[in-house]
This record gives sequence, C-alpha cells and structure tokens, in this order.
Amino acid sequence: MNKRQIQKKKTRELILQVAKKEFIKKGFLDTTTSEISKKAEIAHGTLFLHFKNKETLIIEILDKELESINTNIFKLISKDYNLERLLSQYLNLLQKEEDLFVVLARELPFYSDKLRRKILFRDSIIRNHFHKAIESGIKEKRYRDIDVTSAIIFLFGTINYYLSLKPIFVKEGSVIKKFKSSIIRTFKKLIL
Amino acid sequence: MNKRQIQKKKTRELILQVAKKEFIKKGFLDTTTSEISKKAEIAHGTLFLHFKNKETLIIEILDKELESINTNIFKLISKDYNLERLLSQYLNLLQKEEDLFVVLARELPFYSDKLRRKILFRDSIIRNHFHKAIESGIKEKRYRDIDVTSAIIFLFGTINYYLSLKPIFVKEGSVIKKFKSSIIRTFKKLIL
DNA sequence: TAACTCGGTGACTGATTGCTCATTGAGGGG
DNA sequence: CCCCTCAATGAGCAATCAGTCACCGAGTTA
Repeated sequence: MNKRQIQKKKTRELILQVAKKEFIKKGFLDTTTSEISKKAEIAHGTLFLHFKNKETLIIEILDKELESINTNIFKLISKDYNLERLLSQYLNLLQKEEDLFVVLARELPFYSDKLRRKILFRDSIIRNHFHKAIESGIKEKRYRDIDVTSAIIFLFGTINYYLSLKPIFVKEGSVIKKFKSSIIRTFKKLIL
Repeated sequence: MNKRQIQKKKTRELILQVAKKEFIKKGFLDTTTSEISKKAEIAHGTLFLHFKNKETLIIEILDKELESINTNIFKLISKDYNLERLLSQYLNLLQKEEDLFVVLARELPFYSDKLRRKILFRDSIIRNHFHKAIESGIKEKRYRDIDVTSAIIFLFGTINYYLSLKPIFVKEGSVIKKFKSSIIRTFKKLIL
C-alpha cells in the first residue's frame, strides 16, 4: 500500500471509530456530522469523501455492531442452555452493549424502514430461539400451557421498556444489571 | 365580550384544535409551528401571539388531554372493579385515545424533564391502583405470591412496546384492540 | 525534476426550524 | 368623527442541519 492509501484507510477508520463512540453516546439521530468531524479533527467535507452520506455511515457501523452481537448470540444458542440460563446470558449480552441497546430501543420507532428491519431481524433470531425453547418445554409439561408468542412479547417488551426509559430507572450504571434478577424471576413465574 | 375579544378567543381555540389534531397525527416532535399555522389558515406569527412558544402550546394541549384521561381513570378506579375488569377497562381507554398514546410511547424518551414528568405522573396513578389491587389479592391468597412492582412493569412495559412499535404489529386499525385479549390472558397467567 | 493525481480542506449552499417585529387596518372609546 | 388600541400579518432573522465544490499541496509517476 501507498503512503496515500495507508493515510486514506487510517482516516476512514478514524471516522468509523469516532462516529461509533458518538452514536452510542448520543444516539444516531442526535449526533451531527459536524460533531463527528470535529471530534475526529478532520474537515467536515472529508467525512463525505469516505461515506456518501450520514445514513451510509450509520449503516456501516450498525452492521458491524449487529454482526458482532449476532456472533455472540449464536454462541449462546449453540450451547443449548436451558431457558433460564439462556435468558441470563442474553441479559448479560445486553448489559455488555447496553449503551447501544438503549439508543436502539429509544430511536427504533424513528428509523427508516431499511434500518428498522435490520435491527428487528437480529431481534427475531434470538426471539425465535426463546420461542422454540418455551414450546418444547410446554410439550414436555415442564412449563405451563401459555400463549408463547404473547409471553415472549411480554419479555422483550419489558426489556425494551427498561432500556428506552433507562434514565428514570437508574441514575447511573446498568439498568439491565439492576433489574436482571427481577426480570428473570417474573418471567419464570409466567412460565412455571 | 368585545368583538375583538371574541375573535381573539376564537383564534386561540382554532389554534388549539388544529394543533391537537396535528400533534396526535404526526407527534409533538415532528409537527412544525408553520404547519399548524398553515392548516389553521392564520399567519405564522399569530401562533406566537397566543402561545409564548411551541412547548407552551404542547403543554396546554397535553394538560387538557391528560386531565380528561385522568377523569376517566378515576371513574374506573372508583367503580372498584376486580383486576381483570379494571385492566380491560383501562385497555379500552387506551384504545379510545390510541393515537395520542402511540405518540407518547414513541416520543417520551425525547421529551424535556418537565413534559416527561407530567406524563409519567398520570401513569403512576393508574399503576399505583393496579399495585394495590394485586397486593390485596396476594394477601387474600387469590393471586400467586409474586413481585408486584416487577409484574406491573411487565404489564405496562408490554403495553408501551405494542404502542411504540404499532406499525410493525398492525397495518391499520387499533393495536390495543388486536392484542387486548392476549395481554389480559397472559397477565392473568402471571398472577394466577 | 516536472507534471499529474488525489486525499483533504473549509467556506458555502440550501433546506428547515422556532421565533420576532415593523406594519396594517378593523374595532372601540371619547 | 378622529384617534388610539390591539389582533393579525408575513417577511425576515438566527441557528442548525446535511451535503457540495473549487482549491491546495503532499505524494506518485514518468
């Protein structure tokens, strides 16, 4: 690689790194392209040299993040944990990337169809796995005979609620950590 | 009243009426003051003659709406329904004003503290009533011994989730109507 | 070394906000 | 009838965005 090519790649990665940090801190909607360029100490125009527009930048960052999260989810699923441990591990995953999930929970209703679909697709993978786990538990009479789809929406809806309104639930620290045990306990009540 | 005073009041009420309609249709955040003045067929400046700024207008409309909803909630509470009927009636109330509640569910995380507090205060009234109803049910051994606070967050969180992501749950019509019975059924499973 | 390439620059554009203010003219008071 | 009041007007302002483009100069090539 040229000096030029090296510098170009370096700048591109700097933008990605700074943008990711800002997006997670302030959300995709409230972070401006000028802010990103200022924090990266590059000219405003340089950003658009590397990314066609703001949405392209968002999608590239989001794709990378969701990819990494998906990998971890698949690891969870393949271990074939029982439901309680699966939920516990899933909540750990949320906690580890909580800042991002808070942003997604709050802003999801405002994203474009394209962006929303990407996020909901990732959601549906883990949701589907919970669904199957509960269904087989019902068949084996380990769980009560409940409406599985509705139970799952109760679970994911509640988690989403905690995330989207995090500031009213905790002053600082992780909202998932604080409510993890009560979420698990109450969900167990629902299925047992 | 003068002709002048009558006209002034008329204009003020026209603004309130048009603004309410637009706010409920497009949300408080996405409705511009120019849109409102255009739809009301008044000059843009006239709006600020009657309301100091956009937030003042929002608060006046929201106060009136929340007041009317509170009245209905108190009617529910005073009838001392059993929990299932209370929940059913509450969901009917949400359904009747669903467009407004959808907007609030989506936009709540983005409002100013002042606005958010107003909305959450109304929420807490009905939530508190559910809390007491469940607690006394547990004491009387009619309900299972569950974490009441957590159970209520499961309920309200789920409802909030359905509202905030309404478009992915229903193409048209009421999301509350569609899921009312499954919400009630699943919540009953939780406490029974 | 001279000519060219291209990553980077930042002032500028155009669109969109909420909000202001000099001006107007119908209504009210003396 | 005349003058004053005041609701209403709408052009315009300031701030905030995302995105553009003519220009620069270090790096590459011949």
